[in-house]
Amino acid sequence: MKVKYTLLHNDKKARYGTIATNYGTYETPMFMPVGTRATVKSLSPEELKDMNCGIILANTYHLWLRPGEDIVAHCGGLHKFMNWDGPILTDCGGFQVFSLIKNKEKDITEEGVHFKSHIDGKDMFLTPELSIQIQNKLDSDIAMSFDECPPYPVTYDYMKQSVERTLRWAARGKAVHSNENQSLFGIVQGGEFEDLREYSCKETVKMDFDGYSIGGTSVGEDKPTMYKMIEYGVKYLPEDKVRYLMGVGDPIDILEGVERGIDIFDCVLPTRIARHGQAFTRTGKINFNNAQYKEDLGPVEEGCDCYTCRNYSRAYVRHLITTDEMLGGRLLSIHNIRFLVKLVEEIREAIKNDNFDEYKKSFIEKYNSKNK
RNA sequence: GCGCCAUUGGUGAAGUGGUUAACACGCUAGUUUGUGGCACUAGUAUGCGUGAGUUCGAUUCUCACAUGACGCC
Repeated sequence: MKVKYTLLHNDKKARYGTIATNYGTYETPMFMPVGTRATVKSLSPEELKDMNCGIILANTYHLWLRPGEDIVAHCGGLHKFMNWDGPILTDCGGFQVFSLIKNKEKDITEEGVHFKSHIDGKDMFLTPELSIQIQNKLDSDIAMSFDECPPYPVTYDYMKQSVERTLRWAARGKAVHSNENQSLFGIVQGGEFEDLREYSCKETVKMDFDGYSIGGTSVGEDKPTMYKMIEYGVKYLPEDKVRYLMGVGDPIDILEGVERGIDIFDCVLPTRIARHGQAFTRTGKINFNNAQYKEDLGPVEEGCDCYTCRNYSRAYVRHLITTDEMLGGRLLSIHNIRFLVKLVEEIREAIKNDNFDEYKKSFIEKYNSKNK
């Protein structure tokens, strides 16, 4: 089936709704953990379920290179392959490919993108059609259109022709998309330029995708600029389709996104900072490399319901992190993902109760209380 | 007892008669946003075993002493 979004309640622009998928119906706003190579690093599907995760992400570029989409198809598709019976969204690979190109004038062509494999340096060529075909074979529930994700800043003229090319790529991808059980999302680009965001948004919506995402954020711009990009991008999206902000965010960015009408988020932050020893808490991010936790008998976060906080002390987690033990990154990944999932659970309640503004304000106040 | 070599931060060590004693680990902080790579950035010895001497200037040269390794009696 194609995903179906239902708007149930809104508090100003903030939306509470549901998204129905092949693997059940989930409430939004929602946070999706990132499982690039068909695994949310260090965590099992059972653990993700325990944290009340909905959709998870996998990546077209990485799975194309290893093990290859045919192997995944041979193993029965992504769900069977990784033993995950929840919905999966595959990113198109654009973001990865654009970090691998050398020369944007030469390597990005109308046809597709030339780049070198990060594994063996082999010349690769990814096109909008190929990205969609790979995603069809991976058999994710939601595929993303192949887009260009320009860095920040680029000139207006560059962004304009990039937006137009991304629109042509979206149409080409849609034309070859053939998996009836898979939805296809369009991506709005346009950088910080209001008129280009508007143009990108309206033209993408004309193609009638199953959902829409805001791309091109968190690429080096400052926060106020990022929030503007979200506003410009969301403005012309239809009410009855889900809105996905790609690659964002930290707790505050999620709140800022929801306030502007975003429904789903994904971000590597909770798992990446976990592997580097850091944890989200209500009073800000804490770093377990810091000596102050050496003898701390308390949980990672007081009052947290996650597996880590129910069973382990800060002193133990710090020991695991400073000795580079695998379990340390695992325990903090569990906590950090649960933290963001809990955050969106609370956000949903706040929207339902029409007090999102108040919730956001008090959350941010507390979160920033320790950091300066 | 004699000979020989060594002694530099928390650790392993590089180095020079003359501005801020290399590097690595550790330690102390910070960074991370559709994960190419999982790491990156910054700080961390007012001092070179102790004492004396030579010198404009010694961690570097000389002497004595201490400590340690090795060899010989």
